[in-house]
Amino acid sequence: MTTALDTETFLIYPGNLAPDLVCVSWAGYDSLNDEQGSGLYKHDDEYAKRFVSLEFEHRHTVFANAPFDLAVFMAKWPELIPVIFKALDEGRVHDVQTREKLLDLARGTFRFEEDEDGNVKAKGYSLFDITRRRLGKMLDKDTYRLNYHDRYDVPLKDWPEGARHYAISDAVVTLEIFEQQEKLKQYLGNEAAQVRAHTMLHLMSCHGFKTDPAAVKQLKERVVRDIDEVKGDLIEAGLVRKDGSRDTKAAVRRMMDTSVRVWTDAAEKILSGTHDKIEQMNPQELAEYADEKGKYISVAEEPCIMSGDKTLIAYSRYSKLQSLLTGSIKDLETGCTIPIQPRYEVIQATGRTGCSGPNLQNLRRAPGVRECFVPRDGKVIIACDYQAAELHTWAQVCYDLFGKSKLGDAMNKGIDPHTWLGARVVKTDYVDMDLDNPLHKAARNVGKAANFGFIGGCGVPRFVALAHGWGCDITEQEAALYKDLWMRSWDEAEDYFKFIRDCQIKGTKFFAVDQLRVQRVRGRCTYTSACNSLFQGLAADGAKAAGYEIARRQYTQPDSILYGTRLLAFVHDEYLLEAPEERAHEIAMEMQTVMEDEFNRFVPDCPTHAEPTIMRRWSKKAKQVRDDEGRLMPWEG
DNA sequence: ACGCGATGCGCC
DNA sequence: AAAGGGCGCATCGCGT
Repeated sequence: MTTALDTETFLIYPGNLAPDLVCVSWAGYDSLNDEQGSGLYKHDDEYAKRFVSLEFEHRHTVFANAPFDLAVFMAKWPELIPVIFKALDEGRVHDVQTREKLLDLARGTFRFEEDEDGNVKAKGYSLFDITRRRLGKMLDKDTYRLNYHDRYDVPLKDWPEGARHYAISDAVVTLEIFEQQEKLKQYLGNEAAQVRAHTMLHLMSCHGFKTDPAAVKQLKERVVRDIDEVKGDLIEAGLVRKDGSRDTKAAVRRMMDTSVRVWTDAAEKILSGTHDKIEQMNPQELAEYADEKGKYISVAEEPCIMSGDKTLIAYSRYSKLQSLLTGSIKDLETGCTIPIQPRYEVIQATGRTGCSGPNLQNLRRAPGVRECFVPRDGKVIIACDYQAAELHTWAQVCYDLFGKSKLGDAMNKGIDPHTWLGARVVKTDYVDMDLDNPLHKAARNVGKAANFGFIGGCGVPRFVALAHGWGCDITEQEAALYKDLWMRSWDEAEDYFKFIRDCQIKGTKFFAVDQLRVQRVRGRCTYTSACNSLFQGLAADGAKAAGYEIARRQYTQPDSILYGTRLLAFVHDEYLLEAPEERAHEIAMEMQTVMEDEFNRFVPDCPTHAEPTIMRRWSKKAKQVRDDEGRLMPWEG
């Protein structure tokens, strides 16, 4: 028997994602009064804390978006933090939204649904959405929800019936949804780990990440100056309008005057059948075709540069700078007054997390962007990332499924698999590889591209494009040779792709894969998605477990050096942690140990390393710095 | 005025 | 037989 809980609070606002509690409602069972049904405790009820505490102490609780309510409880009653983490540790905190995502993942209907006419539509996972889909009823969205703070001081007996009912009804439907989901609980084995990770991520959002006004100002001035440099000419040439927006059709027309013809990705797909025909068109036919299908001519950065046309080159530069200005810089500016509080999605299709508002997981690499992010006064940032996490998880999957992995064997011997493959490319012994030799360096890059591309089921033509993006210019013939070399080098690959092929759902073109070492299924996905999910998901599982253990020590273990420190960001294979400068070395050491130990529980036959770096502002360029005694020091740039 | 799909591009 | 994936976000252009 479980209890569904829901909180009503003051409104969240920038800077506070865990606002003051107004009341907590329950449905199912109240262990304080040994009562079935549903009810409400107000924040100033002398029994409210006791009730919440008892629930976490002994029972299974159900929430819609558990991390929000847990953070509200933690803010209201810090003394309950240990018991809340205890419930998380023991897998007794449930979340109907995460459950719904796991079930949809298994069914292959994640984030999409079909309406009566068979049209595919985007699907959400709010309590409102799930209630509509599962219970066929529309939750009242905002009659009362946004007004509970007005009743903070009003005794419960004076609340209108509607206000009481609404608060309770969320808990009631949450419980109802939970019970429905229980019928498919064989697909929910991963729930507890995801709820733990989600809580860690949300606590990170609550803390927030500061930006530095001086650095933001400097970046903005530089970008504005660069934009002004090219804008005038582009307006004159008609590629940019007076309001600053781009005229992409004009850009396409200009591209047609050059010799460059790069089709957009969409065109490649749509036209794959008629591609030969397009290649053979004479200029007249081509111009007519492109005029009709103007959007199919790519004016992305690379074609613009290839065209050699000064105006198009300026156009691509303008596009990039403009998106930096209206996108990233806007976010960076708000972070100067109130720390940036992004929202993390705990699970996406592959098992990875997502991040938005802003997305700290895809910040522009342009110099000066990451550098805007700074720790609070007296603190430093410790960034700790895994070395080749996904190669290790791919190898572990092969050890588990086939009892062998040459790639894993190589890494276990301390061999760098990129260099090793590069050595075979240039027919040199591994030990003779000299990365100061440009030829050897280029060969290692090819090896790296091969290792990252082919594990996911990449084909030859796609690999050429992929490798190009990673700085390797190769022909299709070369790519075919490298793929063959890669397949022969790590000969478990043949078993791996055969295994995936065997995961095909009979009578369909879709695949279904069971994640290893956790109970999670990804159903009805494409072949390449299936190739990727196994190792990408495993890496995400390992990193999430590590993050939770860091958070657990930060919030509940006074004996740990991590206690009281805070996480700042998570970028798939990297955590950023904010720590007092005096103890940064010791904290970094424990952070590294926790990250390695937790991740390596998921890759026991191919353990990896995590590398901590201390810095005064976030930077991709930061390097490990040690003093004479080998203690980590901040990188000073 | 706003919604939405397509496109491009950033990150891992 | 062959098949990198998956995110979020800005922008454009079209449709209601």
